[in-house]
Amino acid sequence: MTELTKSAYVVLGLISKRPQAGYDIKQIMRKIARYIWSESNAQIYPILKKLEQNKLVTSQLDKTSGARRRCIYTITKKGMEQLKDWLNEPSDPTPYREEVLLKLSLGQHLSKKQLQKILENYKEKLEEQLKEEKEIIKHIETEHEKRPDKPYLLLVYNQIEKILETKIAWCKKILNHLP
Amino acid sequence: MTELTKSAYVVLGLISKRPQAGYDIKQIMRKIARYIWSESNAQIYPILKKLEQNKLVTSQLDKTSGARRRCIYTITKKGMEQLKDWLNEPSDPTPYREEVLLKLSLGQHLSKKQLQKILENYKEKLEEQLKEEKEIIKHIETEHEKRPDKPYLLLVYNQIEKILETKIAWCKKILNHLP
DNA sequence: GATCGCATGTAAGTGGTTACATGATTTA
DNA sequence: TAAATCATGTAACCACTTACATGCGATC
Repeated sequence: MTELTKSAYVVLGLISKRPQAGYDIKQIMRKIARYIWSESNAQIYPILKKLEQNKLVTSQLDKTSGARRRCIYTITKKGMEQLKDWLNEPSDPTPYREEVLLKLSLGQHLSKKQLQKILENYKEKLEEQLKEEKEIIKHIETEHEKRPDKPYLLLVYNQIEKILETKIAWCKKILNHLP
Repeated sequence: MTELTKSAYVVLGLISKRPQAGYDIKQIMRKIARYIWSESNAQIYPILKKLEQNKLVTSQLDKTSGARRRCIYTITKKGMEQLKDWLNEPSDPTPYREEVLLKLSLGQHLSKKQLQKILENYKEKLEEQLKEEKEIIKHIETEHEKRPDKPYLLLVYNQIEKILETKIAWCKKILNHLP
């Protein structure tokens, strides 16, 4: 069995939901999965070729009337099996490399005003993310009717929402009593 | 001004707290900062050389009686200024690439039992991390008396603790009603 | 006929890891 | 004296990004 990178499994996973072109995958990452996962074209297209070489997906050129050149990938039985094997492997929690915490740990070099500014900025960005996140949840709830991944996506975005709320609450609390 | 990577700023930040050898930096990352930040030797030693070339740190060989060869780095005035400039730059929240969420988003391919197993395993690892985290907090509270970074480290680890607790609570909740 | 969005792709570079090499000092 | 730990370092490789190239169809 060929070793695949996490990024390749993510691409394979998206194709497993429905046949897709590279461009569709890029769009999903840009629009919906932005804060969870993202890959550049320079990753996606070579990954698709590799998946096909390993017979985990097949490709057909889209021939629907007057369409642009589009290469649609479909998962194979072998691909589905390898995907499931990966899903069943235990996964470690991702290391948490939050830049603002690195800076805060050097807070002794900054004035209280400077720290406040850094944290206010961080908080605003989190609030912005939370807003977008809620839009995505609303989108899933209304547009994914009958799609089999709907309940799972809602669980995923629920964790993300809770974490954003936790971070925002932390910001508010410490902004009120900085050392 | 030379462009530095985030990793280089982290090394510079550690040296700013007190003069250190490469080995000390590695130890800190291994013992205390494991879940926040980590760098390999193949990164740390070249970074130290680069910082010295750019006159952001100076180095002296440790000559204390019978000691091993140890190269101690001390931050310069220029280094301190550049570090502070970096601290004051706004930082974006880190993209959140949690592998378990990728897998859960493909939950339609798994049985309820399989999903349970994945989530139980994830929860156990989080609980283990939380335990270690609390040890570190206790360590900071007792061993960092009078150190100027103490209050800031406590704020940092407080966020990490809250986030771990949020994730664990999320696990418990969804384990009770998986689709 | 210009320009926007769809669609696929690659060259060059960066940031990072794994795994190993080296050698000294301390401890069992 | 063997093993563990301290301490520094590098070669080879991998994953990923930035920035660009290309060309077609739809829209203005």
